[in-house]
Amino acid sequence: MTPANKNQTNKHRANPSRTSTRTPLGREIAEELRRRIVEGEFAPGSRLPSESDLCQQYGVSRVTVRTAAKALESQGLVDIRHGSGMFVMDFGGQIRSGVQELRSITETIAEMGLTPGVEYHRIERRRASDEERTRLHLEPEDDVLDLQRAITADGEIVAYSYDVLPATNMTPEIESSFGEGSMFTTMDRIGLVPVRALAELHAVNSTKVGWGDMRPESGLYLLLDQVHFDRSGTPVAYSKTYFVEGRFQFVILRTR
Amino acid sequence: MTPANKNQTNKHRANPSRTSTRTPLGREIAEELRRRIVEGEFAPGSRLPSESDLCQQYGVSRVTVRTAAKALESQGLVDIRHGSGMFVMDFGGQIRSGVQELRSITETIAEMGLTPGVEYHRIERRRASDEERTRLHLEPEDDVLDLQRAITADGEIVAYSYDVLPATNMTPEIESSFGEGSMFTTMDRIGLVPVRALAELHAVNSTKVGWGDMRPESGLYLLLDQVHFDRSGTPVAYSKTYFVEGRFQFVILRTR
DNA sequence: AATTGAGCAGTTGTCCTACAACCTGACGAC
DNA sequence: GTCGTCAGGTTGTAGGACAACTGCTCAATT
Repeated sequence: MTPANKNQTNKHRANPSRTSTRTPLGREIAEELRRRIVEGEFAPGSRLPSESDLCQQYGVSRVTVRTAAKALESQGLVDIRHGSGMFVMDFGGQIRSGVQELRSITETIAEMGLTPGVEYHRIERRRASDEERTRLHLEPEDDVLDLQRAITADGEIVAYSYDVLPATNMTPEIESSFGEGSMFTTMDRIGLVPVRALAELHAVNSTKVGWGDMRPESGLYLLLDQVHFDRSGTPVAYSKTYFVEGRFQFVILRTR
Repeated sequence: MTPANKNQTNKHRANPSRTSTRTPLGREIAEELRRRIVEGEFAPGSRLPSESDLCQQYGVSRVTVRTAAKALESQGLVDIRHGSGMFVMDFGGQIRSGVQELRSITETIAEMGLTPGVEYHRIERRRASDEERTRLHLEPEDDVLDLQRAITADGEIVAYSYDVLPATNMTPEIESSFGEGSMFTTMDRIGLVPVRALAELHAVNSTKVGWGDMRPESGLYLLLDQVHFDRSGTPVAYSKTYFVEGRFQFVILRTR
């Protein structure tokens, strides 16, 4: 975004094509700033430009810059100090995102500097089970799409994921398109956009998880059992993801 | 806080006693609003008063109310919808806080409606190990305080916690006061105030964790391995907390 | 020389007012 | 009943002002 955008109303913004709600400016700036930080433009511990500087850089008001700054602060990415400035968090390491943020696993792997990959084991339409009906708010006759994927980092399997999506309004064409690319990308296309997830964590010791010959000996997994919700609060996915213990750095940034 | 506070400068606020930095108004309002929500004044899914209403209730500007609202939103407690209002999140269940928020475990247990308790197993001053020196940024000759606690909910042990605090400036009197009350309360008193924690999660299967006869058969634990930092980024505690699998609802709220 | 304190410039926190963008419900035209 | 229009309320953004805080300089003091 260039300073030329200054004083433009939203009516004249770059991308007016979206039918649903447009992205708020504050969020846009936050994502842009996050990108700059993650890419290393500002060293850990160093000070970012002042709020008024950022206003000029992006051609927005201080209200908007502050909205973005506060968002980054609650993500634990920066520390805002009254009277002295905004500083890039410095945790010694280079952890940039934890599981408290709703990002796809492949995205997280990529930010860690590894090459993510997905191997589909099953894509199948079937009736919903009782538990799935409850969790996804479905009727007895509703169908679901049953996905089983192995998620890899640098070729090594780091997690087995069992995902269930409501398939009531899903065409066979769409179903098959899940085999290609990120699951979230395909979900995006058909209007299933998760913005929140309520997850439960468990330690699991089982030999029944996963498939193939890369299955770990130990059978020890960290289970992320979660339901994804869209903006209106409708559940759009129910996933059980088993992370192979020791192969995935499962980080949480806890803030006050 | 009454509407009478309106237009007062901070110089005249209710509690001017604090020597260090005072709590920002936005945070105060956020905590107050959170309290009202958790206590059930607003039902899940229902709308909160509008921003201008809240301005009048608390006698602050809309900027401040918005700061608070945004904070609650990033905590996943409310959903702010452009043009229609702020709504209490409704996840079907009554989950109010996840581990992405830095709260003491006992506090979390209390918010779940259970009675928390702590049984100390060991309080000991000793030399820091290599790992502890690294994690806590200590010198070779520095001492640490070694705490071992069992955390209970309604009398049942839900976690074993191994905590290590830098003890360089700790008097014997302070050391002994750890046996009483919450660990964080005592830390507060001596100026060790954690505001952030970087945690790693692991699944653990071991018979060497814990003590006493309430130790679980399975030996299956969820390990929260974390370092706490204060406002200035100094590490103030290093904890390994082993949650007995199945006895503690380990929830994460993931947001975008 | 070391310490203290006042002052100053820069930065974030809060306030005020105004308007844009958006959502909901009411109401009438069809 | 369906659709478009409109009005009113709500959140998002703008701009300007001042309060509160931090870090620094530098003179006064010890």
